[in-house]
Parts: sequence; structure tokens; C-alpha cells
Amino acid sequence: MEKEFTSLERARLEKIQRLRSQGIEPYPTRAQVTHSSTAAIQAYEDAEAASSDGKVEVTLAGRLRAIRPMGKIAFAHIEDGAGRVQLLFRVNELGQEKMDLFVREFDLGDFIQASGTMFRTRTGEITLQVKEFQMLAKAITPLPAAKDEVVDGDVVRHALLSDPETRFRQRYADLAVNPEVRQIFRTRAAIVRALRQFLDERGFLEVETPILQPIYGGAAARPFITHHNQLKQDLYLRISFELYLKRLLVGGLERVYEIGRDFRNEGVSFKHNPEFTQLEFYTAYADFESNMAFTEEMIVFVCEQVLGSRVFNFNGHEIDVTPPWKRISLRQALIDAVGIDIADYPTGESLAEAMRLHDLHPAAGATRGKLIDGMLGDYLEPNFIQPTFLYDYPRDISPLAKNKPGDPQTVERFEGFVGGMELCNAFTELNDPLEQEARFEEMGREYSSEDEEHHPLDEDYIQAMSYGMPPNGGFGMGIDRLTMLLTDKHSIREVILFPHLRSREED
RNA sequence: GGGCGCGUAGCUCAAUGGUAGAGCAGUGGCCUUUUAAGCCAUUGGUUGAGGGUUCGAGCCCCUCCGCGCUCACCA
Repeated sequence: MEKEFTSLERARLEKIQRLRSQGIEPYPTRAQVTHSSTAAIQAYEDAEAASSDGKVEVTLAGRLRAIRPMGKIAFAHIEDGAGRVQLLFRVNELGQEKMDLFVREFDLGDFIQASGTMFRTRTGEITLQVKEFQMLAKAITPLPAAKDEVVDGDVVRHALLSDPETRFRQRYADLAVNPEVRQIFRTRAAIVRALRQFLDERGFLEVETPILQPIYGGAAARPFITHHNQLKQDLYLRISFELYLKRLLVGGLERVYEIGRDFRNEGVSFKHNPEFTQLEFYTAYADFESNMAFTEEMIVFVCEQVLGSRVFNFNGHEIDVTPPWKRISLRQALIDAVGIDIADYPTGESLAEAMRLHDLHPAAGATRGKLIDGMLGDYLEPNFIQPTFLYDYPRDISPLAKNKPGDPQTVERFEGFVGGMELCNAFTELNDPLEQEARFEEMGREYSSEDEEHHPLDEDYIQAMSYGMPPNGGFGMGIDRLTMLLTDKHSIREVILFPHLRSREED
């Protein structure tokens, strides 16, 4: 397919030709940089404070974000990873030929390098007086942004790229013109770093387990299927790490965690992307109860590391993660919210009938657990704005969790909610191999084999458990959603660098 | 998958069914401390794609593509 250039791009291609005809390489191999933009400004301020006469000589590099030619002089701003700094080009300093070169052939978006002396302009802005400059990389396509304005020291961008489709399809352009987008991903990295530090300091071992799996499991989700050609074997992209991580407990690794990608072949929404990042950890001799306190401690640690605060704003709410978080049983929460005591309805049929009496609409053919889960999502989750642990879940939607003693319908499990979203999910892990096998078979009966959430029986997992698995508590949390909370973004696409979009048809 | 909305210049946006426009960017010119610099001139469009109605369609109708919101779905 022949690439078609716009008139703006053709103008810049002609500039490349002109540069080359003058013996100037528009994409030189190397740059020499002595200071970042902010470091150069700092160096000048330091020299000023010391009232030294020593001139601050620097070589800076960055992307041209503003040019203001005024005849015999021209002001420009370049932006680098640290910030932005003004450049002053003067014909007296450079000569007419170099001045013309800059004004005629350099464009917004080009990467350039400039050397000279730092000084302060009449308006007080610390600026590089340019003695030498060169092109580092010519931009052919103009950046999708208008010029910047500086108001009281703050950069105000006009006509900034806002079309979500372009922003996500051409995330590089979004990042290039929207600095706050870059900040989201710095925050995201800081969150992951804080989680690792927290777990590493507590004796956890970070591990990696298979992404390509012969049997998927550990969650109720439809998998992506792929194929190994040479082995002639279908494989699944993992939907969770759970079953592999717990195998490691059998092997004597008592505290393990993994941060990585899960893949679920389901609909996309503001809080669902087909691939997303998950943290899971498993702790021998822990249980769901101790995991609640551990979760509170971990989230507080992350917030303090990343935000320097336990309080943040999300979607117009001030959220405070200071422990203890609200704790309420799923049963009690549903009594409060919809007036149904699930303990009174031991079967799916009776619960569905009760829901109809309360003018709710039970999904046809759903199991008791799925009905409860449905009410949870509709009537509980959106209202859990402040951090809340919901605990004691129905057994039939939790096939890997251990029974609550004395209550055969309920398992020791909790989910943590913040900002009206499920953030994490944890339970006391089932470690009885015979019961685990029975649970898988139970699932097999209740969910038809056509059901997308049908759980395949992982015999090797049973085999592992039969060697003896220490009692343990497991935990899973969506990193994307935690990032949404800490950056006050309300769509998962904002916190994923390259979110999934439908392919565009070539024409 | 259903419903609602959106798609116009590189970006942000206008345009009762009646000649497709503005700001910024671009191009040419003036301009030696500006900062969305300013001033003068000027280029730029298959209005997402295709079909239909009409004397005439960016606008009305149909199909398709993409995006958003929402519902369904989602341990």
C-alpha cells in the first residue's frame, strides 16, 4: 500500500530534501546532551544564587513545541523528558545563514539539539542563548496539537488531541502532546514498584508461570485459544495464575506472587480490557481473615508511596484507605440493599422466586450462586465507594475456596471494593484434593459443557494437591483498576498504553 | 449482540436541504526580548465509505466501517 502524504507532510519532506542538499543530515546518528531542560534551568539558578560570574554552558535536546520567529531573532521552546525550556536564536549570534536555516527548515515536532549559554530574558524566563544547533530527527507528520500557552507559569494547551480513537490508536501521538498521559503511566509504574517492594520485604518470592496453558482455570471466564503448530496442540492464554501459583506451595515455596497479564475473551467495557494486569499472591498458613488486614496494609503502603497520602479523589469522591475498612457479609449486605436473606433460600429456584417477589429479575437458569453474584454486581458493587470488604461467598461460584466451618453453602472468601469497583478477590484456599475433585465435578454438573464458564477439570492440579498443600490464603487484584483509582481515571483504556480497539478495515 | 449518540482541513470546532467556513498549524512577506507574539497575504476538503430521495444533500433515508455512552455479558 502506497503511503499518501498530506500537504503538510509534503512540505516537510521537501525540507528534508533541502537539508540533505545542504549536506545536513536530518537524522544524525548521535546526540550530545549535557543537561536536561530542568537541570539547565537549575544550574543557572544555582549560579545566580552563588552570584558567580561563571557562565552556564549547556547542550540541550528535545522536541520543538513552540516557535516564535521575529525577524532577526526567534524564540522557541523545546520539551524533553524533564520539562521544557526556552531557546533564543539571534542573527547576531548565529549569522544570517544559520538563522534562515532554523526559521525555514525547522518545524514544530522536530527533535533538535542546541548549545549555548543560559541567561534570563527581560521577562525573566531562564533561556538558552543558542550558539550552535542541529537537527536530531525531522518530524514529517505534524503533532496533533496546537501551540502551547503559558499562563502564570503553567502550560496551557490549545486544541489538544482529544478524539479517543486517535488517542488510543496512535498512543505515541497522545503521549507526545499530552504530558498528563505520560504521568498516568509513571504512576502506574510506581504502583507496581510499590507492590513489589511491599511483597519482597515480607518474604514473598516473585515467580513467573505459564501464559500458554493446556488447561485454563482459576477464574470463570472464556479463554482465548491458540495453537502450537509443531506440537499440534491447542493452548489457552491464561485467565488467571491461580492454579500454577498454588502448585508452588506444594513445592515448598511458601510465599509466592506474580504480576502479569491475564487474557479473557469477553466483552470490553470501562472496566474490562481483553488483556489486563493482575497481581496474585499466595501465603502458606494464612487465610482470608489475615488477608484482609494484609490487603489494608498493602493498599495503604502503595497509596503512601505513590501519592504520599491515604486519601485521594476518585470520580468526585474523597476516598480514604485508612484501616480498618468496612467489613460486611454478603448475606447482610443483600438484606440491607434488597431485603432478601439468602440464608432463607437454599436453592436457585427458591432464591429466584424470592427475587421475583421483590421485583428483581433473576437470570433464567442461573445457579443460586450466580443469582447472588448478579445481585452483588447490580445492587452492592456500585455503592461500595469507600473501601469495603464483602465476605462469605456462595460455595457454587467459588470452587477453589475452602468451606466456612459449619456452613456448607458458604466459603471463606472476600472481595474488596473501592470507588464502586471490585478491586480484589481473596479466599482461604481449598487444599483438600478429594474435595477439590468433587467441587470440579459439581461445577461440571451445574454448568453445561457449552457454558463458557464451564470449568475444565485440571487433573494435574489435583495431583499436586494430593502431595499435600499447606493451608493458605490467596489474593488477586487488578493493577489496571488500582491505577484507575489512584489516577482518577474512569476508563480502563486510560491506564493501558495500548488498549484493545477493533481493527480498521483496509480500503 | 441490542439501544442511543458521534464521524467536516494536520488539531479543536462552525455551517435552516441552497456557493463548505473559523482559530491554531502550513506557505510567502514585514518584524532584535517574545511566549497561543503581532501585522499583511495565501494554501489546504471525495464532509468515514457506498447507495437512495431531491432541481439541489455535510444536513433527510438505507447499508457498511469505526469510536463513545449504555444494556446484556463479565467468580
